[in-house]
Amino acid sequence: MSSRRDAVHEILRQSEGFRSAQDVYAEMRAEGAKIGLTTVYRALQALADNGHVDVLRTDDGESVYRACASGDHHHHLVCRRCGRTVEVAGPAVERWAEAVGTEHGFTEITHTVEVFGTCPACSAAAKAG
Amino acid sequence: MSSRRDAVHEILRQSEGFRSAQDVYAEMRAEGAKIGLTTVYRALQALADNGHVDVLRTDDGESVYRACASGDHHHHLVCRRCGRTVEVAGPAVERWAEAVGTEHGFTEITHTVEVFGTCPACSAAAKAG
DNA sequence: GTGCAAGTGAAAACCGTTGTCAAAATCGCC
DNA sequence: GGCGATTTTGACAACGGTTTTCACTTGCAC
Ligand SMILES: [Mn+2]
Ligand SMILES: [Mn+2]
Ligand SMILES: [Zn+2]
Ligand SMILES: [Zn+2]
Repeated sequence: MSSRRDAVHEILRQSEGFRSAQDVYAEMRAEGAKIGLTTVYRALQALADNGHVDVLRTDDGESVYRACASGDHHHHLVCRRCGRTVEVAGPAVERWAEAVGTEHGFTEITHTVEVFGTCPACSAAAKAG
Repeated sequence: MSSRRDAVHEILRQSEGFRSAQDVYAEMRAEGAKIGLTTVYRALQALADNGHVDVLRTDDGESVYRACASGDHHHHLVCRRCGRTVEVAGPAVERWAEAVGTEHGFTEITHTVEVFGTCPACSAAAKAG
């Protein structure tokens, strides 16, 4: 793995939630790193392909990336206010997806699952404000 | 609701799976309808906003729309080859999403779930071809 | 008919992303 | 170290789905 790919990965590791490619690029440039936007895109894609980070699409079509604590298959519980993300495992939903697929004769079944809500901190802030 | 918006809705009702805006536009033009691409986009957005159709994003960033047979909350099992879609209910996954959210103190919990696979027809075609 | 709000659509702009390609860095081997 | 082959890089251009613009049309109340 090249040093720039590592640098991109590191940015993601130090981040709280999901980050966009342009976002990561801006931070790296601000820190003085000499890197191009194209390379950031390539690095993020490679990391996603290898399963080192996962990616999801925002409603406005932007891809956002996050370095996952666990390398295993998991899903995300995301605060719709502040973006805080909790990684969650879901044996029940895994089984359900597989079952519903095979039930209809589908093969090579995959799934996407995201859970959204308002996190405790944002609930408290809303109540206080 | 304007007649063009109705026409767009009707196309979706007569369709099997998800359709893209451009796809719907092409069909309507082929049928001789006098409508612009902009209007198709606007109609689909309005229908989605009002909950009359639901929308999801393909991996390549295209928004696709579908008029749902049931107005109730449900999910989709989509063939990644031909786009054929089956509506599925998932009590198990509903409960799981709610549980995993409250477990972490989140409120107003929603979720998105999509299951992908290769449908029987496409499996057969692949084996034959 | 007159006035006004809502709807329409061709074309341009938008914007995240991907392709291009020549320069630069790195590697493998001697 | 030398040095050609391979990989990586990044400025820039292109891409493509979507949105905005804006002049025009349509529907509707009076
Ligand atoms: Mn994760
Ligand atoms: Mn549906
Ligand atoms: Zn929050
Ligand atoms: Zn199929």
